[in-house]
Amino acid sequence: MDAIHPQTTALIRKLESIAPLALEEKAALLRLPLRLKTTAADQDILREGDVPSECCLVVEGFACRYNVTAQGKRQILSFHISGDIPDLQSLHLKVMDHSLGTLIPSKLAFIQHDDLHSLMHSHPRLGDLFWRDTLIDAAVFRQWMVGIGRRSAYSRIAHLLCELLVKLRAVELVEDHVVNLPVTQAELGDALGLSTVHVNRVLQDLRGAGLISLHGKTLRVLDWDRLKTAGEFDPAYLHLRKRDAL
Amino acid sequence: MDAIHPQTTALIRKLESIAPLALEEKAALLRLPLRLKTTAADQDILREGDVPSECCLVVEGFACRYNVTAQGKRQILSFHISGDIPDLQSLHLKVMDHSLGTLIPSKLAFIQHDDLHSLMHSHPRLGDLFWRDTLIDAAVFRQWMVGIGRRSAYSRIAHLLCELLVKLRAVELVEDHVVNLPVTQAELGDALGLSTVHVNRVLQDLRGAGLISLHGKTLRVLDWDRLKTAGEFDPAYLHLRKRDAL
DNA sequence: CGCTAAATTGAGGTAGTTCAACCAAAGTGG
DNA sequence: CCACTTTGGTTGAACTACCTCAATTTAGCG
Repeated sequence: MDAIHPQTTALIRKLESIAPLALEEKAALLRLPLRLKTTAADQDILREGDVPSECCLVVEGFACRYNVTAQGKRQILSFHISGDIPDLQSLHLKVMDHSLGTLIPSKLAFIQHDDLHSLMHSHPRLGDLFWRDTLIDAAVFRQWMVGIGRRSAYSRIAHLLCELLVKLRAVELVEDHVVNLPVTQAELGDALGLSTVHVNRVLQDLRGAGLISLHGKTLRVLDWDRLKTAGEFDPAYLHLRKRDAL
Repeated sequence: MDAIHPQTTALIRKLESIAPLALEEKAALLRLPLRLKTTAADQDILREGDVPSECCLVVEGFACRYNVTAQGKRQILSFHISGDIPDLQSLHLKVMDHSLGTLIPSKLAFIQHDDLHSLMHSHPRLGDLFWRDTLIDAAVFRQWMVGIGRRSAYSRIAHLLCELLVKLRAVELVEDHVVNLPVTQAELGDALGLSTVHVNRVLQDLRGAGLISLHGKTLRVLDWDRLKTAGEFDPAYLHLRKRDAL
């Protein structure tokens, strides 16, 4: 296989967590021209109102999409890890209706819209797969809405931790039930519609109940079953290829 | 034009609110085989876990997608009006991760997945347009997340009313600033993550402030500018073709 | 007219917020 | 390698936006 851009393997790994890829499709992905970039933490990649002409692949690191209210309150809309293309929607929605930024130092790879369009033209199944990816994105939004709108803080946090664990596991960044969780409590709060203070207290509850342990950035899930129950977590909405037997 | 299924005009009108359609594309849409159905209010069309083989076009009426928590709390995820295909995502996500139901008596038209796939195959631009539609869907989810997570009840309700007005206007179901709003306060609450009682009180506030009047199902926007301000409403996220000069 | 669903009101409670302080860990520059 | 600074985590206390429950009124409809 003529791998010109090995960074694309992150993308391939992620897409394969969603659907199988043919050899020729992988080869075509690897031939995608990339513009590489290394960024610090807390850097904006795109801002609301921007009109991008390329998409951003997260090769390594942690990114999030977010919106800021007129009163300066931030809502994080999604987290993104290795293999994700958080702004894939910009292929068909010209103007960004939200911002995209890094949470930790990250490696990014930018792909021209034109190159993606011609890739999908020559490989329609990849086009469907990208569409499917944006649909899964939307499914996660829906699940977050349920959490923010109708679940207690305790349940919400448990749910998010479950989701992160499963997503990281799907791209093999997890060994056993231990994750590197590079997200501050303030960021968790912004994602869940909670204050930092309350996130802190609920995390203590989760620890007190023996569901997790949290030292520095290391999250260890001590009781996966009870954490799933607490968060009412059912991974079906992630539409992964192999239902993870966690 | 060989209009076999005039119900499709609702779909065409809606798609044209998003992007222009070629004559041949409209003709192809009109040739789509439809299975028509008339339903009462509060009927489930699809339930979580279902594996549909057709999509549901709302010809007339009002539908919503929703999820129910283990504790029996409902979160409404989206409202759908004439021309919408609320379960378009089922083309690529086999298992429903939420339910779909009517809010009032409605006319529905079901389209086989196969027919949609071959339509998109022969008219790739329509495929892109459907994709775009699901992306706008996701943009609305994002906006709702911001509201539920970070805005006050007052602001949230104002925002939702703005959104409904603009969406109805885009498919020409609104004259001036008066809408038929066939949604109960309980349903508004389920959409916004609020209790019925609180929705009621905030609606009174909005009336007291002279922003709206609400008699029965008739919503009249008395002060569009102040309602927009109250809801921090910017229609950009709806990605409509013509930015409505409301 | 009677029935039912929806809207409205009151009162009391609580899950979450805000503010402000303090502590701990992790860099960073000298 | 240590003092210094910064960032993130933790705690307490006061507050409030919103919830729950339960009753009452109003509106729609056969």
